[in-house]
Amino acid sequence: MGMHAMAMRFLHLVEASATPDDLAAAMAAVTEELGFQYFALTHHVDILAARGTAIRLHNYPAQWADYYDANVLGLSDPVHRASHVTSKGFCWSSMAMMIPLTAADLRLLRLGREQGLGDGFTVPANVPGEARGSCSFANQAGRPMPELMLPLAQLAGIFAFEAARRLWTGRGRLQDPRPPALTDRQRDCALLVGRGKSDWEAAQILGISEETVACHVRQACERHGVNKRTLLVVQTLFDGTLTFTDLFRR
Amino acid sequence: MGMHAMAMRFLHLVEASATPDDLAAAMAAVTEELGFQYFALTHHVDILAARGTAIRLHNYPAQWADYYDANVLGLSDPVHRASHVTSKGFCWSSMAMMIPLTAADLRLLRLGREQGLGDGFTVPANVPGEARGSCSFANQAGRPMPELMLPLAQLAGIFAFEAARRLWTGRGRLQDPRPPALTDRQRDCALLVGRGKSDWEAAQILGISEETVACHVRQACERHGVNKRTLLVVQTLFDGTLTFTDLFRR
DNA sequence: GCCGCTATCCCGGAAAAGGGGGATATCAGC
DNA sequence: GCTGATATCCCCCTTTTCCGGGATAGCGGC
Repeated sequence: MGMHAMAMRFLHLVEASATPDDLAAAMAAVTEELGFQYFALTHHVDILAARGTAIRLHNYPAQWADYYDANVLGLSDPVHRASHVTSKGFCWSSMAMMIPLTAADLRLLRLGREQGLGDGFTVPANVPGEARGSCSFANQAGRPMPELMLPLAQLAGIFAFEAARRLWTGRGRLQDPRPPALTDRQRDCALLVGRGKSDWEAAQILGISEETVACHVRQACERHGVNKRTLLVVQTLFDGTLTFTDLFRR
Repeated sequence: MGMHAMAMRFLHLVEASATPDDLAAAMAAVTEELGFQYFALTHHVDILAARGTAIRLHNYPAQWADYYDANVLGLSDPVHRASHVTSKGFCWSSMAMMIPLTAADLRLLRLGREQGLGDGFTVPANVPGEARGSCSFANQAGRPMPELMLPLAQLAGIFAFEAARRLWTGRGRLQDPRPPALTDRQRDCALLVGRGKSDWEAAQILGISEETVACHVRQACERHGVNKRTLLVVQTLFDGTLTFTDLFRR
């Protein structure tokens, strides 16, 4: 089968998943087709503390997963750290060229190998403002890295993570309860609020009166069903009305 | 040629680029092979203000690029905002389902069409702590979207952005190295601030006095060099100290 | 033992935000 | 011509934040 056909089939497989279990089954199949044994689709958080709110699917050996969770490795795992310095998938063997590996990192990697984990390929999945995440594929120690499949693994990782985001948060769903749109002026004001300006300062910048700014901010808050400017900023950042790039310009 | 061969050729093409001009030439070739006419590989910043420190390569019509830069659209462009809410490439036609489009957004899209830009496909490229970026491919209005090439376009976009990062990294990175760490209690307070609680409410929740909360909030603000609780929330969200998942979790 | 960091609590004044109440003008759509 | 949405401006009052001061106590490192 050609690569395009495989890519589309992976996409449809993971997009058809209606539950995390579905997705896990789909990923197990995809992983096998890619020439890997293990997959891990996860947010980089303390998975025990996050309790179901964070993405977490894998078919790693249970023993390894337990050790991993018990030591909150989701936060310090060098594979995850490396995935924070690139937007492209990478082989674990090249991690050392991406981030400095500490003694603890090397111990962890050695321990993983002892428990049967060999080389792997990790696709970063970073969405601004959300927990960082990734999709990894790995093999038992000794099995060769399926080099020819890496472009497909990159695609599969992205598709899988988006499918997981859809299942976990409902975001990315392509038919929606649409978030309340703000008027241009309300967005202007929300932007300045997000930059920490007072109503008076925003008024100077926009060349209007303080009361008008306060009015726009209040109405923007109403649309988002909140009563604090801080929450307005959080909501607008979350729904994409504002971005960090907007807030930090200049 | 098979899809895998094309993907690898794209990868080698962009990785072989030694200068931005090389990369632009490589991208022009890739774009054509993908069935598109235009590409834009860019950080989402005020490109005139960023002056060479930000990635910016494209072959859009000059007239459009000038208008775009003059109006600092790199920051408010709905295509860019949409690329901040996903990690997967998307067609511009599905943007309305991803983010709320304001009147200004619709005006901008109409203007683009008038200047010959039709539908496009944008690959987000987000690396935590760096400016958000993306790689877009677009066609003249009227030309069909090359659906079969979209998986390849996704890969090409990622490869290209990483190649650009490699080229630009030598000329100054866009990140500050060390986000100020908060103490546990400061983080607790920042979290409650991000949930819109007043100091008094946070005090009730944490079982301490209002003044103590105010003190933690103030010190957390100091560490981030800000003087408003709204900015504290923005900063902690940006640097990953807090995530939306934290804020919305109950 | 001292120092720095953390966490806790307290005060007071100035500034800002939050939540009411109004008003007028424009513009698009029916 | 009316209606609704938008944008603008004004007043008042309460609550909250912001920014100076303070103080005490535990804990870990040098």
